[in-house]
Amino acid sequence: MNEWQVDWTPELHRRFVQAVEQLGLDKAVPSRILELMGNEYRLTRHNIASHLQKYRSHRKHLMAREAEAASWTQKRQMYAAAGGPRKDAAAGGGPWVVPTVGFPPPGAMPPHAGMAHHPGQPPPFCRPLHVWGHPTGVDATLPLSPPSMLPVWPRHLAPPPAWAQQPPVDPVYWHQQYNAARKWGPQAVTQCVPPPMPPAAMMQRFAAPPMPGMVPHPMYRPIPPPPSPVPQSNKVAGLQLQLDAHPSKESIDAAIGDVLVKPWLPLPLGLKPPSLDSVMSELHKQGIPKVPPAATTNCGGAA
DNA sequence: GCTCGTATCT
DNA sequence: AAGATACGAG
Repeated sequence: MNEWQVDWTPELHRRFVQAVEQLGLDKAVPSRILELMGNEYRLTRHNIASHLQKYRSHRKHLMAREAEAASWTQKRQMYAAAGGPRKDAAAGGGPWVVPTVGFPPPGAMPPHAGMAHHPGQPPPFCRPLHVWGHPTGVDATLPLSPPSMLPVWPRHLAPPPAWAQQPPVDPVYWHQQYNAARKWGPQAVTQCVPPPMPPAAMMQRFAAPPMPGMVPHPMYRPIPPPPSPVPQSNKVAGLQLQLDAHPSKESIDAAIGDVLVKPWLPLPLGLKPPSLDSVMSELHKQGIPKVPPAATTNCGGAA
């Protein structure tokens, strides 16, 4: 990075966000932000303007995704309230009667309680990530633990594994998080098997279920699906695919985000739970050679 | 000629 | 992909 190029360190960014919030999003213009931030960083109005552009753009994306996630949640809840999957659904179930795989009926268990994983083993879902640190407001973090001081993963190192993101740091760089999320790659779309995680981190991370009604960021960004239709052996699924013709990347992301938030609801079409094989091999990698049968029955393995 | 927002470039 | 620069509008 050139010496005359601004390095937007987390601290600097935090100050920036602070100023923006202080002004209000609509009144936050470069000159005013610059005023509030003072001259100690030797920033120009152009620097601020450039950063503000990025900031707005990322925020916009975020909100679009949240909106979609919310709509997904709504649809899935309607579907769940209607009684879940029905064999005679085609008669009048509507488009949300879709094939789902492997989750217990809604209400059969409290969130996360029946995920059939042993204590100390990760349930096969992953946690939304965090983007564009915000001291307050929409970028609030998950309630898993205090959002306070956690180390920022050094920018020059490889992105941290998802488990190391812990409760997201504030402020964080979008690119760090984006990269980390993207690391999960296409498999995240269909498998959602978390990367290896040390037991201690695991225990802390999954100690508390997400707060009901809390909508964490669906900040989870898998690689876009291949141009060809998602392979689907199921005919009903194929029908649904036609209805949904070409779901946007945002839709897919939102759907995933929603599933991650409410894993106890049926999976929407196109999302598959991790295969038994992948779960087993993942566990094996973590040094857990064999899982009792009971632990696998709810994995929805037949993908 | 300035500020702002957006597009484009490096 | 982050940050700089160009450019048109007000």
